[in-house]
Amino acid sequence: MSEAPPVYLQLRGQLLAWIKGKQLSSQDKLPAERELAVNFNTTRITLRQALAQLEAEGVIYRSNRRGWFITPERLEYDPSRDVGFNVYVASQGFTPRTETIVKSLITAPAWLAKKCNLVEGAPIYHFVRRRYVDERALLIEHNFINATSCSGLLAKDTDNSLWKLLESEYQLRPKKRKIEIYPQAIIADEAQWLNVNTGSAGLYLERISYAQAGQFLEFDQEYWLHDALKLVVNVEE
Amino acid sequence: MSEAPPVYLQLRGQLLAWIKGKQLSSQDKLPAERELAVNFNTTRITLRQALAQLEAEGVIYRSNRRGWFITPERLEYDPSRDVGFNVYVASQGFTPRTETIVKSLITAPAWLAKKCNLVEGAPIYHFVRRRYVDERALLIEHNFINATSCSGLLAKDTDNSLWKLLESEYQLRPKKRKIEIYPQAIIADEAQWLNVNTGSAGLYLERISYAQAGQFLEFDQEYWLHDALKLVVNVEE
DNA sequence: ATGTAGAATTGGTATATACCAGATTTGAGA
DNA sequence: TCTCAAATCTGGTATATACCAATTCTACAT
Repeated sequence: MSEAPPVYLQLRGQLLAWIKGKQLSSQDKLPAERELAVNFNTTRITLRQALAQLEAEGVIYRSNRRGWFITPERLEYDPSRDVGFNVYVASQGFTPRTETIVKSLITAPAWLAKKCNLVEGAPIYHFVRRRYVDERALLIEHNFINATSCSGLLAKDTDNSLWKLLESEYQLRPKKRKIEIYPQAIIADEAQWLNVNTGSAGLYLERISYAQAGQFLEFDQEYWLHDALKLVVNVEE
Repeated sequence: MSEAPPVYLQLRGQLLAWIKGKQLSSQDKLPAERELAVNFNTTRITLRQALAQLEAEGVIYRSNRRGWFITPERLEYDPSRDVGFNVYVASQGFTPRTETIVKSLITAPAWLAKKCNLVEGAPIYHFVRRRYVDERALLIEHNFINATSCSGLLAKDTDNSLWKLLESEYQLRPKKRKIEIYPQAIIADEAQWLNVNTGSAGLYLERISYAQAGQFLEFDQEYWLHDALKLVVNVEE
């Protein structure tokens, strides 16, 4: 004999069945919480526990104060390959979009200098970009680019691939890279920019790139929604 | 002028400061929720929101019905390299341990056959193992191994590296691998085995390995706690 | 057709209370 | 000293209620 699962988990199952039965698809909106609570004959609090469960599982997501929606398919992404965001999003049948939120010339702060083997105060281009897939904001990206190698970059159009820009305009290509990836809650500015609650689950990805001659090229930070991507890597010995 | 953040976020800050002030370190236990609520002059409900926030950020973790603890440093892990769990855990100064939970010979179910290019019903060794670092259970691992290549494997000691075993006893080495990684909530058996609540944030990692001659060697699934590891990959062109 | 102010809706936060079930501790008995 | 059962502690679940603030909708005026 098995224990009866708690109410909110039973409710989770009912909601899941209901979603499947209704054939709700990508980005569809669920009814209001109060309405759902009545329909499923439960409290709004218990309902929210069930919704949070499905959110954790990546079935639904919420957009701050706008409601609950069906999560689209994950985007596949190979962090070791040099293909621009727009290219691989399009190749999977989705529509990409990028907004540049911040664009400035800064001097390298201590933490960055240490991380990238720079002298503190070195000139750095700092970009913050928000990237969408099918009009859902999936990630915030910070780019810190060695400004000594590519002066005048600020004037260019940065809503497309920076890599392509660096290569065509400055003959710069990453040769060696160190990539770190781990789950991390999305907080502060990134949470606001992505329209999610502080503390939402996310995936953090950072990448330090060095150019042909070994000099520091770029430091890249990406804050992804937890349900947005699937990393795929092929390894051959 | 900036808005005052909600109470539970203020409380999050206080708790964080308190933790740092007390110099609590890895695996230390926090006081009981009711006690903390009194000390910080708040409700248990609000307190739990603040704790959940710190949990999402990876500062603290909970062990089912036992309480809240300080999260240890993340383990670094290169999924593309062929080093056994015990080796890289030890090399980072931690103490590894592995328990074998399930050990059986099965026939390949449809989903596995499809994923790995097998005929349905092919003989497969199935292992489920729980792996600890410093006595905290960090992941559940499923191994599905092509039994035609390594008969008699069940009788061996599987609490150490399977790779080493396959190489030394059967001359089998992975040549080509496909790895997928994405955040995924930990539910069902895996949640129980890891002593966490259903729906806890986690990282899912799977790996299909093919041997020298191109034949299917192993399918591996790993369910990690979200705060337990940091993937590090070096890429050189 | 467009813009805007106000109303209504809806998700987010906060407090109070109670009981359940697993984990830990305690203490009696062997 | 050891074992095991009972008591206690503690986190997990469930319900009720209220108000706030952002978003969305509506209706009116331009």
